Amino acid sequence: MSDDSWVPPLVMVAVDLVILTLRAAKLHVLLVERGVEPYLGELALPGGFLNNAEEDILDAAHRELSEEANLDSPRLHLEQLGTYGAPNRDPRGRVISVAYLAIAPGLPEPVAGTDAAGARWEPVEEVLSGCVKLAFDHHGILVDGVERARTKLEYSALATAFCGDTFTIAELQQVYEAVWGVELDLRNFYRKIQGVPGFIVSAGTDRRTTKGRPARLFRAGGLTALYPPLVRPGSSTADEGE
Amino acid sequence: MSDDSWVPPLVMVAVDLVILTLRAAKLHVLLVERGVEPYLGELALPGGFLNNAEEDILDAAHRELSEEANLDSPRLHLEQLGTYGAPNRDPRGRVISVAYLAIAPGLPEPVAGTDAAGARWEPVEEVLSGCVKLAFDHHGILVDGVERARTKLEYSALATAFCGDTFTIAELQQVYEAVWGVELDLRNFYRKIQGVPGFIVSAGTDRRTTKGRPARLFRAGGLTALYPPLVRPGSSTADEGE
DNA sequence: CGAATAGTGTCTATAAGACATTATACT
DNA sequence: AGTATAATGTCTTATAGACACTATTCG
Repeated sequence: MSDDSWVPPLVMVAVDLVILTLRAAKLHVLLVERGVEPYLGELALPGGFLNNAEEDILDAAHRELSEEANLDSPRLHLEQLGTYGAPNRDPRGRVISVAYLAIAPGLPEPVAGTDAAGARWEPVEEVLSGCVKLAFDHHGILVDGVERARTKLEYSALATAFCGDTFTIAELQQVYEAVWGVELDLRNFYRKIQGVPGFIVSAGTDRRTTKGRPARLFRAGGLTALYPPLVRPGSSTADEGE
Repeated sequence: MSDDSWVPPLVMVAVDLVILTLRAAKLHVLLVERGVEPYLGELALPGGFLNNAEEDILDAAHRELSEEANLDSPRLHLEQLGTYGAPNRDPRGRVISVAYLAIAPGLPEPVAGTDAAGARWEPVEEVLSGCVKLAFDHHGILVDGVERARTKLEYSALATAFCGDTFTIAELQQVYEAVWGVELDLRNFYRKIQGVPGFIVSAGTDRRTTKGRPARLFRAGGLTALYPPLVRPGSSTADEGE
């Protein structure tokens, strides 16, 4: 079975990014129009191969984030999602892709200065529902990425990664509502959020608008794990009765 | 930057397994003594390279599970843990390792008929504390695997994967206590477990012992996600005050 | 002072934590 | 009957869900 002259197969390693953000109170994902074969002209997650045999995978993810999305804030949330390695997922040969999940605060308008032909924010709903098709197995990767984000919102302070440096409690609530696709009670949300010490800390200032009472501004506290968690409603779906 | 003649670097892909089980009410991990360089003679997680360029990664994990641990029950829990790809993690060259977490029910005594020199169950505590050293970056992989198991016990029915086909509630409690390293109140545990419909279903029979009242036997229900979750005590560690 | 937006308080139901007793089988 | 192990019940406390009012700013 094991032969002295045997050598393991060599494969290409890609990094793909699920970059989520909030735009107009809806969850969006960054997609690029492919400029090369295969799937030329089709939509895909941003990503690419390792640059060289010495590049660390996480470094490659950061590099792609910078090259393809023009996003390179060191405070950007970036975590490994999973590795996708079906033998025929790429017609160019054996490619395994390490997927990362990135969360970005709502950005100005366009995603300029990118490497890929065209990069754009697409509502996640459009892609999950199948109205917008993705190249490779990227649909499955996106599904996993969105599910990860939904889950991590419950047990971690990930929601603040969707917000700018400072944000109001109402904005934070919009994050939860958009990612989970539910409506939350404003008063219970205030109580809950402020009951978790270290989740958000006051920024001291207010945000004034043309009308109405100014909203207090907060910034993310150092807390990463949320105890007790913020349980997503409607999860009580029992699988079987008895 | 992108040149027409450029080709991505080729790397070797390994699969490593964190196989956890319960032995004598303590959490154990399966380790093998390496029979080849590098790290010859040292302890490591079971694993190996992809067999050929057409082998699926998950299939490779199952194959290693069978070859190195003699475990191949199709009902065995096996899930991807993460991918470890630091450039210098393996002296043989660029190797990225896809780690899987496997949960096995308490097995008879030895892990016989294995491919590796010697395979044995080691208490997780011994390894996490550093008393037992592992080759490569396997210590970190084990840490992640144990943490994953601890977390999934809270929100999923993973605990039943540590048990045999049928089990008592007391045995299930031992799983939680061993993996979390805490003591749980027996009465609250009974109430909680039986309050989640579909988590465990009665197997009809009892388990008789020499002394005392027989315990009712259960088997795993179809449920995978636990709602509400079983929160691990002592998690309320606030990061900062104000 | 009215409109618009921000923030808080109360009541109720459900779940968690602490704790003592009853139940069944065997010798 | 005694012992050993299995299982259940109650009280208290905390947290979640439903719901209505007060507060601040601006024109």
